[in-house]
Amino acid sequence: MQTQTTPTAPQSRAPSQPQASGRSLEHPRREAIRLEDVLHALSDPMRMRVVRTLEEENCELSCSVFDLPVSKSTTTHHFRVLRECGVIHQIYRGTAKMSALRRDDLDALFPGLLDSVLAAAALEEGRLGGDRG
Amino acid sequence: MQTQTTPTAPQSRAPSQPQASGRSLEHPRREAIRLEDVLHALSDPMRMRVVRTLEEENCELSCSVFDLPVSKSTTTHHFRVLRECGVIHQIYRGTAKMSALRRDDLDALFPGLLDSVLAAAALEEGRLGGDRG
DNA sequence: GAAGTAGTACGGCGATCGTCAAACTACACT
DNA sequence: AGTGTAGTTTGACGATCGCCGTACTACTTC
Repeated sequence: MQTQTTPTAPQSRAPSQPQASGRSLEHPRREAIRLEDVLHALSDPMRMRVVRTLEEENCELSCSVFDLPVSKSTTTHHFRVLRECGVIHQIYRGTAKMSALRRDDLDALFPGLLDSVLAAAALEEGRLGGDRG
Repeated sequence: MQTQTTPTAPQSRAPSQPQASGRSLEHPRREAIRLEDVLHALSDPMRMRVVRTLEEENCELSCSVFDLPVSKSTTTHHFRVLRECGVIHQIYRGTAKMSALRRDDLDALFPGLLDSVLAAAALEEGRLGGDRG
């Protein structure tokens, strides 16, 4: 139940889109992504929720739009896990840190995996009542 | 923690093929299987190994044929995790405990998930085994 | 520069995880 | 009966996990 304010208005901030700057974020190379780490990352409800939202929106999202029912530091932790295991890509844009699914890498490495996991999550949500939070 | 102290021998044992008898094992019903638990179970290398072997052999296997590089009690633990999260079905046959993948249940609940996970594991093994300079 | 916003780092806490060894139970076969 | 095989249970251990609050840094805007 994230407050869908749709902060991504491409045309409004098109001329001066903040670029990656300052801090650098470590990402595993595609070849370094390990299946067991991905599965572990996805086995947490919070992180699954993040990944599903990322998939649905299909664009870069800042951490703050997720509004997870945990503290800021815990949110940071979950995003870090997702990034370090190769599930998401993160980049600083001004004061925001944008996250995006590493679909290409994941699909190349593990064909069909992400799709079936996301489909399974959606199916299960439907089965179990479809409402959480 | 049930204190099962009833070694009931209901009827005569079949002399040739040992059947399920004595101890009973708890399995989650199909509807009770949770995606996050399955992903968590699969995120452990030992358990993934078990599941992959079960898939390859495609038949009931006793725990002892796996020969995992861990102790007996740890092996028991891993099989228990796999059973309790609904990934495998186990049954006692004489002195052996046979395990089998719950393919039907998993495929019904999470279509394509197991296939893509197993394919991903195989792919990754190929990657890491062949390009490990 | 100061204030505000977005996210990080640093501990700390309790729970869970993977692991083990030792003692035990259940079954099969002499 | 006794011995052997197969797996369980218990209790422990260190590591990791998910979570928190506090203090901090980086960037934007005033």
